[in-house]
Amino acid sequence: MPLQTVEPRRLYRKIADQISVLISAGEYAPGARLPPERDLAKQLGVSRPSVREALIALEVEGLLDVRVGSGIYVTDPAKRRQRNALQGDAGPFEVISARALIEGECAALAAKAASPAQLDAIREAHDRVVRESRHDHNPLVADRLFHLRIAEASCNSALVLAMQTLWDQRMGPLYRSLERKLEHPKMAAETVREHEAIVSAIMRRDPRAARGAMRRHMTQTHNRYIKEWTAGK
Amino acid sequence: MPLQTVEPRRLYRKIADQISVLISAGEYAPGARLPPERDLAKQLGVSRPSVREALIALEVEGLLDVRVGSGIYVTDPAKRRQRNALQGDAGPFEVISARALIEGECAALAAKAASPAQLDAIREAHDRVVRESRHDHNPLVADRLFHLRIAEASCNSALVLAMQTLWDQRMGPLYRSLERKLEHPKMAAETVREHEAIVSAIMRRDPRAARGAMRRHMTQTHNRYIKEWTAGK
DNA sequence: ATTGGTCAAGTGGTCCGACCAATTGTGCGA
DNA sequence: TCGCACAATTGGTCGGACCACTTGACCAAT
Repeated sequence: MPLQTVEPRRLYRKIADQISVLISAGEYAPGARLPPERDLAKQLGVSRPSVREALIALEVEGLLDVRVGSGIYVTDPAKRRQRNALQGDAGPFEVISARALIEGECAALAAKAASPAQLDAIREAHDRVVRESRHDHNPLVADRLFHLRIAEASCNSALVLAMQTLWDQRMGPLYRSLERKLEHPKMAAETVREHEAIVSAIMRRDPRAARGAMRRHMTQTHNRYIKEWTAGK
Repeated sequence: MPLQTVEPRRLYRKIADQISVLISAGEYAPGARLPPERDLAKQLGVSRPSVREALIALEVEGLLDVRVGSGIYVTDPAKRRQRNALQGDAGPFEVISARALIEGECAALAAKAASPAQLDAIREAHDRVVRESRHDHNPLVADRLFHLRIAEASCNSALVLAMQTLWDQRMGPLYRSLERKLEHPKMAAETVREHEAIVSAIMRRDPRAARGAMRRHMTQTHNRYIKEWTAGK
């Protein structure tokens, strides 16, 4: 029964999605002003109330900023993140220190309890980091995946959640400027070496060594941050 | 210049907040149907389009569920949480285990670095738990505050964030049924005793004892859960 | 030339009334 | 008793109207 008619989503949702696509496609840059409601209605072939409903939905979602008498503007992504969920004021060094604790334990638990499939997933994620760092590719996504796989292998989804929460803090103010600097090939090579120590310890089922390797990795990351931090000042 | 006129919020926002209050006040229980849009408009003295805008805002926020031709229903809190951000499937026992790790470290750091003001805050939060558990008052809020104050005293806002994230998991499916049972006076007395051990260790600046006391508290909580879990089955 | 105020165009805010479409309950008929 | 059709209810969409606020241009006084 693949013929099921498309669920008739409500009009305001379709319009909202359409506008949302235009924004993410770069048609309207952050801070830019959208056409007036009346023009949008005409362009999209719908009534103004429907456009208004869509705009309100996007406003609630934090994508748009409506200013009376002036116009409708695309919310700056930086501002948007502040609205979205828990954004503690945790600085990079606090996050690193907390990650050392949590991810260290994740690594130890992974060494103790990871299933063969999870070990494969860790190995695969590690390989991807190696591959991408060789090609000068931004390894941030792969790096996150590597740490996530280890957390998952701990078999405690609460730890996974905590780790993800901390990782998302990277979007904070100071963080981004630091991250940019750490894409140098030399830094990447160090990271890979430390990752290998972690993988090795987990593979040979040595919880203490895994915890130690992860904590060492965090300490070294901390040092790299310090280095860039002082250099940047 | 305290004369700044109140920023005139838009009508749909006011209406949405008003409806939101009615819901959280229990006027409309989860799953209940709201009055028709037309009636709401008349009751609130506004037009139907404005009511619709408010309803769409609340729908986007996940508070309402609109069914064409049928009516507007209050979203079940269980469903709502699924939509809202990170809601891992972390069960109570996983959360407890993760909290033992994180809050244990928080307690140790608090013993090491808490300021006098923070120590006072911990003491005060503890007193409140004692007071409310004596009066058969639901001590959940006070209990959270107690643990939060200790986390704050760790001087690491990343740990505070992680702890809050885990604590919010309590709203999960299994959790609630367990929580209800644990309000018995006897349970409360045990909790207070364990809390006192934690406070005592932090006050005498003994990190190892503080970590141990916190972990023991978590272990005991774990045992209480187990007891209710097996009894309930 | 600069400053200040006025005013008009543009834009979102709100409202009304109407009609359409989906749902749901009811009552009639087989 | 069962099943179907009808009608009331309810949300969905529309067009138009008027109001309030913002903005920028224009003009007058300095």
